[in-house]
Amino acid sequence: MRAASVKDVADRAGVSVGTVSNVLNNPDRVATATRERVLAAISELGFVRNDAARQLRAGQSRTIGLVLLDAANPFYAALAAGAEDEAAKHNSTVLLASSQGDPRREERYVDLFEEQRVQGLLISPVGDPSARLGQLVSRGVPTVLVDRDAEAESYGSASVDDVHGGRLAVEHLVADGRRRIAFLASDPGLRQVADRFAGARQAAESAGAELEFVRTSGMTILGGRAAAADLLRRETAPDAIFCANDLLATGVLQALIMDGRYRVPGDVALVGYDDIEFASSAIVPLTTVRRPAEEMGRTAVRMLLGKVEVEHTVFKPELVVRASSRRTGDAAS
Amino acid sequence: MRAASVKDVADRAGVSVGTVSNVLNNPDRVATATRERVLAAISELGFVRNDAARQLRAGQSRTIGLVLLDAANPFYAALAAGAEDEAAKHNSTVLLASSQGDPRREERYVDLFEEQRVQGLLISPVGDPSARLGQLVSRGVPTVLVDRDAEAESYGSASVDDVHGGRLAVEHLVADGRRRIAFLASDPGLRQVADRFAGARQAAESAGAELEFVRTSGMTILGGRAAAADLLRRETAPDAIFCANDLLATGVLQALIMDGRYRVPGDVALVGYDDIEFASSAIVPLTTVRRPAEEMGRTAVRMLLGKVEVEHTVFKPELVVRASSRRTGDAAS
DNA sequence: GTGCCCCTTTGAATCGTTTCAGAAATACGA
DNA sequence: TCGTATTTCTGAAACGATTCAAAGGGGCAC
Repeated sequence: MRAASVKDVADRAGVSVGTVSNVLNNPDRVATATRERVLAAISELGFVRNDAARQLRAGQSRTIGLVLLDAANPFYAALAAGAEDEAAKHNSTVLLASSQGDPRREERYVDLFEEQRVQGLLISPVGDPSARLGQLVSRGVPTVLVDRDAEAESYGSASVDDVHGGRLAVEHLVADGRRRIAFLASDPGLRQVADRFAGARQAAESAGAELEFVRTSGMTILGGRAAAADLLRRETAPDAIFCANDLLATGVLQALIMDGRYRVPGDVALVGYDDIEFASSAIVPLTTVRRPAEEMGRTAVRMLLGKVEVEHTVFKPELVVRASSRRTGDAAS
Repeated sequence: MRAASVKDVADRAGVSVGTVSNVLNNPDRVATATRERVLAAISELGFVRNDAARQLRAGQSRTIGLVLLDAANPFYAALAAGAEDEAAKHNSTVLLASSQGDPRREERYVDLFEEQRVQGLLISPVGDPSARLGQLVSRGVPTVLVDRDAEAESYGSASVDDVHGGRLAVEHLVADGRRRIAFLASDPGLRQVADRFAGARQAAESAGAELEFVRTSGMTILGGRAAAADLLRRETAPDAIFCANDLLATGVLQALIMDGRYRVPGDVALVGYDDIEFASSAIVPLTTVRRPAEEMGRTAVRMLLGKVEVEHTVFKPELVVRASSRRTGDAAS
């Protein structure tokens, strides 16, 4: 049994397909009696508009594609929530896809969304905005990078000044007397990572502190835990660890506590990045660099829908000091 | 400038539209020389298949809709990751939508997915599986409830035995000598909540312990924090708090620590539910009831795609004891 | 009764892809 | 050289909603 179509509804209600379509899209152009007859037929037949056909005719959908690096990272989850909320205000819908940091998966989703002729694409790209994204734009798909600055590129962007963020974190650490700082992140090639590291380096250099890049296997709790375990096997541990996001910092904290030899923040200070909701409730509440996730999502959608003129929005990050970096603070095991 | 269509490609390559379609879908039916000519035309014109047209013709998409209560809850995020992964194996794609616990938003997404003629729908419904979902099924949309038992209903389900989970948690608490237990959750009408509470009650009654249902404003960290703050204003605080999920427990922990009068687990034991990745790294590592989130996502997709015969899969939860409920454990402020 | 206007309704054309019956071209054996 | 298989290609039909020019019909003024 095939799904009911406008034709079926039209037959049942004794009207033409055009009228059915009008009931659906321009109800006030249809006489009340007719409209009711059509609506009755619709509910009797369980008619559901076929979006494919509608889109085919319309040429565009009311859907915004959002491709995230990692939907499981609360930072991105919050960003997505902001985007959904803003889109709903403009009668659009956000469909979420998580690339899990896998470029092939990312490409699959980008392809899918382009084939679906989405209203626009929001994306936090895995690597450097690929040629693929350039194509998108040149074919007229409005594209906004989130959590990534696009500079002079052809797409819009909603990002954070990560150089500044990195600087804030390390300035705070050196002000507290820390001198051997480890910077943890997965891939120095990632733009976000590179920027945060650059800022960190500026601050470290002007204070004459050491700064070492320590590579993790991923930007996750597990990645942080593993990298920290390695780090602690060395003869001398750093006296501060700055992680490129809060998930890493959470993992580092777990490793430090399991190891048991170093107190946080007594022996090792720890600073994260993002200020996800869990940061304040970690074993040792995390000092971190806050980024306005929801607001970024909202802004990106507004830019996409052309509700806003700016091409690039850059938010200022903000240092949130908590126990994990306060020398005078209450230590933990 | 209109986007290129198969027709344009066909003209450019000097073949018919049927041949272009074959290059796209049955490449081996086309002579090599021809195929290459067509591929060249495709890339010259920047042709992108129009999914709407394709679907219209095919009648169905290769997309699975997943509607979650709250994409920001790591439990659901993990479930989604499992679902995506499994779907990818079967050459399908998962599109995520977060209802944020709002029934209207949920309905919008369900409508959208039905109009898109998705391959199937996975959903953790806000309220009771509404008539709306019944319609879906009766119209032939494969539907699987996740994180929710469907019993004799007409859809499949991948769920957890939450009565058992509730029992495990409270049995553990009373075995430790706790007698005044508060159960925190948002809405007793939610099935998951009701089941966990029922299990908790069984365990409490057979041990002669008090069990009180305390209502929170939402199943989030903030909800937990607020409810706990209220609770602590009473003359006598409970000696154990069992939260319907780990987010609530995280919030409760924050409130307890900010309040400062009670030690965890010394004065108050705390048990969560889900075992999200953050549970083990909370200020006081959380005792919790583990549910196999990823596995549930995977299983649900398999059921949806008919790769598996069972109608209902019920997973067994598992108690994970950590510091937040160990009397002998290391206390925190 | 006629003409005019306005409100409703009609139905063919259109969007871009896939499918499929059959045509065309090529290969091969006798 | 012919007949038959086999491979390759063609192009019209179909999917289902929307659009829009045109037709239908009612009301009203003269």
